Amino acid sequence: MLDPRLLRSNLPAVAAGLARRGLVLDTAAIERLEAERKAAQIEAERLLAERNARSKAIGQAKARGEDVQPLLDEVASLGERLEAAKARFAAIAEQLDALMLQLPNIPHPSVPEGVDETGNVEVKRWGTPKSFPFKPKDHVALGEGLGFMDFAAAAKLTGSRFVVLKSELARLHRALIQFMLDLHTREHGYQEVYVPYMVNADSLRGTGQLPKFEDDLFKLAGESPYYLIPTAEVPVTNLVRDEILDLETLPLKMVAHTPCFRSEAGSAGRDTRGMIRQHQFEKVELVQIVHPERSYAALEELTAHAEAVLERLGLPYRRMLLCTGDMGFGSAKTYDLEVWLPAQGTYREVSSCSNFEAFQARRLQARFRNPEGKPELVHTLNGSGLAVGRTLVALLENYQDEAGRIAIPEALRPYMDGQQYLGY
RNA sequence: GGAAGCGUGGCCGAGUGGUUUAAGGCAGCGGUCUUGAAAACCGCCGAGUCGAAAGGCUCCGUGAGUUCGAAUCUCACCGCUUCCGCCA
Repeated sequence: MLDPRLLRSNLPAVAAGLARRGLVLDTAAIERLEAERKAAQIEAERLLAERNARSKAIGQAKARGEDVQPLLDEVASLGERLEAAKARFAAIAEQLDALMLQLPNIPHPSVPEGVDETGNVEVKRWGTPKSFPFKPKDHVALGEGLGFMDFAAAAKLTGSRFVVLKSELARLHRALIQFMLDLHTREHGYQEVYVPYMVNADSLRGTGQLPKFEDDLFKLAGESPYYLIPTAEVPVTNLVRDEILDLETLPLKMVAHTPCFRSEAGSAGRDTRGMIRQHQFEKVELVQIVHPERSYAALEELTAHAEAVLERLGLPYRRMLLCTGDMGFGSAKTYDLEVWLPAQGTYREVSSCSNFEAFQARRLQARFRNPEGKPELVHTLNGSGLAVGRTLVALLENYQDEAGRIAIPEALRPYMDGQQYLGY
């Protein structure tokens, strides 16, 4: 959520910022609504104050043993007027709130303008895509060829966009998770957390998935109106919801491995083959809660932490600075990491690292106490470190040989009993 | 799932319809005293929000209700504790 005070005090600046996302703000309508809000609120609070004063007078008169009936008569019509004024204010406030919740974050000045992913800017490239003396197979051919990847079985169990992994491949998948967690906890200073995989609507509102993106979520049908998490960002970031943190506890750096569940509404027909786009996938997620002045430095750090995973695994990648038109709803600045997939001859996203500034913190009421003792909103960041399924895809495709055998990178061998290859 | 009890500021805790502007304590901050510290004493000490300001308003788990007036009464829900049942 944007700062409502900024919206009131400098609407043109907000409109200009959002215009960079291609969003046209109806400033006249907002100004009109704001004026109505102000009038209605002042009126409602004036009547409340009057009621409070009179009720108090009644109490005092009664204590003195006086006849309070004249006072009660005086106050008779107040209740109705008060109810009406409160209702008027509530209706306007609701409209304004709904409108505010629909507004995305304002992009940081360093974010390039653009309408879609073609406007993204490559800011870094690491590693050299291997040239294969044969035509590299895709991960589906490789995985199924080894007998370790079974989409038909998953379709039988559940439906499309799920996978069953077996044997050494299932183990490699698990090894990746352990490796990532160990790297981030031991070398990058993150605290590992284990969190619920189902969350309530308040949590999803806090991080910005609700109210706008309900279609992307799996909602449970039972008595509890819970949702399956689309990313660990939701439970982990919500740990600080409604908290006032001590300054010394910042930055808070947390890492969690969780499954992620996405309905992929609106993605019908995209990436239907293989493990690229699934309803369920594993992810190791990095979350940082930081002092506002530190958030852009933290974004660079966090992105580098995610990159370290790819570098240890020897997977070529590039870092993209997302343009205004391709950024997520709540983000002020986002880097995507894209890993090289030889079978597709292209780079594909395995991580997205974002600085939300105070956008989530405001919804979350996540604050810290500044040296003056006053609560101030924190900045929140998160990034995948990394998406496990897609990283597994990259490993298979980048480390294959002509026989369909997969070399296991050095960094993962300790987690595989020293095994050097998948398949023989 | 059944039964009982309980949700009050950072923490503990008083408060059963009206000067409650939520007592008191702990912790914290400032001061007096002290070579310094401790103790003692004095003062400060929740959050949100509206307003140009003066000054209001809201918040005692959440939401509805009763009342001129609700932390206090009613209803529903949520959470916690204990016991029973079930269970990895």
